Amino acid sequence: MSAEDEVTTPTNFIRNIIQNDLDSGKHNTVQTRFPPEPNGYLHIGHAKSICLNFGIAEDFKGQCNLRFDDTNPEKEDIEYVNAIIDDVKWLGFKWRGLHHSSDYFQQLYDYAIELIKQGKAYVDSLSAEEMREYRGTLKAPGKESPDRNRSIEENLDLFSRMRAGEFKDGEYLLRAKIDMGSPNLNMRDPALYRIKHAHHQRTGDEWPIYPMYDYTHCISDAIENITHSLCTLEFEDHRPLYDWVLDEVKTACHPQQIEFARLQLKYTITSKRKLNQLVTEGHVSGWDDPRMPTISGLRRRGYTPTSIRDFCDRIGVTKKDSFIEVAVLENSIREDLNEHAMRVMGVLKPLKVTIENYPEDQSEVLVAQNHPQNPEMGTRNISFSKVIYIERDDFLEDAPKKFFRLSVGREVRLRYAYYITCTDFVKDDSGEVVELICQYDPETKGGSSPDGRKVKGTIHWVSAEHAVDASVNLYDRLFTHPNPAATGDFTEHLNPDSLNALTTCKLEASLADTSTSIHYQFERTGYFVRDDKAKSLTFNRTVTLRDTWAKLDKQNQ
RNA sequence: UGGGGAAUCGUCUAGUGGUAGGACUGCGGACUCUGACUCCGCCAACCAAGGUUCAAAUCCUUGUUCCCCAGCCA
Repeated sequence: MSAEDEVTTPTNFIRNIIQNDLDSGKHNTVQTRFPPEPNGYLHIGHAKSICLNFGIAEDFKGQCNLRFDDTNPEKEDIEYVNAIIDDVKWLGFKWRGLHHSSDYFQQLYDYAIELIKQGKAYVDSLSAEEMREYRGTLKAPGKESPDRNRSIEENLDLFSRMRAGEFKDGEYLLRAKIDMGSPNLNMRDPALYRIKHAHHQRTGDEWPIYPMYDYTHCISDAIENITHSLCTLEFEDHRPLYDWVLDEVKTACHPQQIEFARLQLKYTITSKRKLNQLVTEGHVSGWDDPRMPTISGLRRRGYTPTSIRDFCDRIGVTKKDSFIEVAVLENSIREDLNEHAMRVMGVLKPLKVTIENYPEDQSEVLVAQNHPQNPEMGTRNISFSKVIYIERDDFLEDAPKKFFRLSVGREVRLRYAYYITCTDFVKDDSGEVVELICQYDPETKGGSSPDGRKVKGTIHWVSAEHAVDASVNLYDRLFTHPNPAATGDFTEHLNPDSLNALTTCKLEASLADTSTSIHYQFERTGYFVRDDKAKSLTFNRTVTLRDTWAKLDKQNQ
């Protein structure tokens, strides 16, 4: 592999900024951070941020921290902390430090006192509703609170009593003294600390007051010596406040906040609140339901870390609002799985086939390749016998000319086995075909004929006697609308067919004992992975194979 | 004129005054013991109008459209 052929992460405007900062000597190292709030599970949108932050740290030989932005205890939970740690690890990234904003509560408090002493912050007794009135509107300036010119001594006293827990929730608020007339609402004396008598998953009941995001985030970044603080577009308006706080508290380090567009995927929801709703209302089985765009859902679905990181590389990083097509994600997983997945045979919708001229009590062992393009993956044995199952879709009573599968009088190859020709079929009372009668050609063992005759179709099969019973979950998109979040009630657009649970599948014997870490391609049907949450042997379909026949078939209809 | 952002193939994305390139999708075809994979080919874009220039996606002007902001959420 030459240097040019090496797979490299495409550059983007943020990497350009960082490269410039390195070249100019503004920084001689790079420090980033991924700062989730532990109030839900990570989803594919977070993966973009993770890949960006950790990827930049890796590529510029810097470091990236994992920091839990845990300043709102009522919404946060240790369950989420642990899930997030698992997900980041699973994606394959290593953090320099694992921190919590709550680690800095004391420093944050001390800085707040400094702000008060400088006359840059004051304790306000306005109610939430009054605050809203005083804030003004998008077009009209706000007006100053009567408490705005409270004396420094009084502010200090009140703030220390807030901290001591003397007041009820909402009674007082610490606010920055900036500019009630600012066209940027975030600068109209934003809240710094609110009173919240809530139990925190890490600090317990130690703090009755909690710092706000805008105050906490920038200082936490500074404490960790972050050089580039990457966040999503909606925080652009917060950047002046980010800078204001750091300027006023005079931290030695002043990180640069840079905003990029959050990931939006068609037919998908990426909002923790809405994902949470799907879980609590029972539309899915949990945060890790394989239809969920969560990291844990994707993992259970059979997506690999490689595929998700590849996806994140492909979609790029810009400031432009955009919607990525699902096909891009599917392409990433197909590419990875095509290269690495073990090939096996599994019949999803079985149709019994009796091979009339095959000896009754005979069975034989055939050798199958585990990967057609990669002999190093070895071979395995599969059993053949008189009665087998094939895919229901592989037989058509009235088959069109281009249907290279079974129909009466047509010959196909059974993968790695023999050529068979269908001679007859059996229907049940309802008219459904329930069994095929076929003849096999003993000369074609292994799948080729001595006379060199061509057989266009090759189908997969399993021996009835040797097959294992299994359930297989076929998944389709969760929503029928390309942008469900933009509709009134997104649950109205749930796809009723997002899960097709098959319970009568017949798989080759080697699948009886497997783990969730092994990815399979069921030849001709798709990629699958074991679901160990199910009681019985169950596989989840990660993604289908590309299917040009299905496409042709659809066009003809 | 409230403030802050963004506009390039169907969808993402390069481009930073000098041949608009790549990926995904789509459409053809070759190959094939997976209608998979692989390979080959094709279709397809600079928001608009002016201006500067030998030369504009890029610089200037004026518009247009879209996104974000009025939590004691992050």
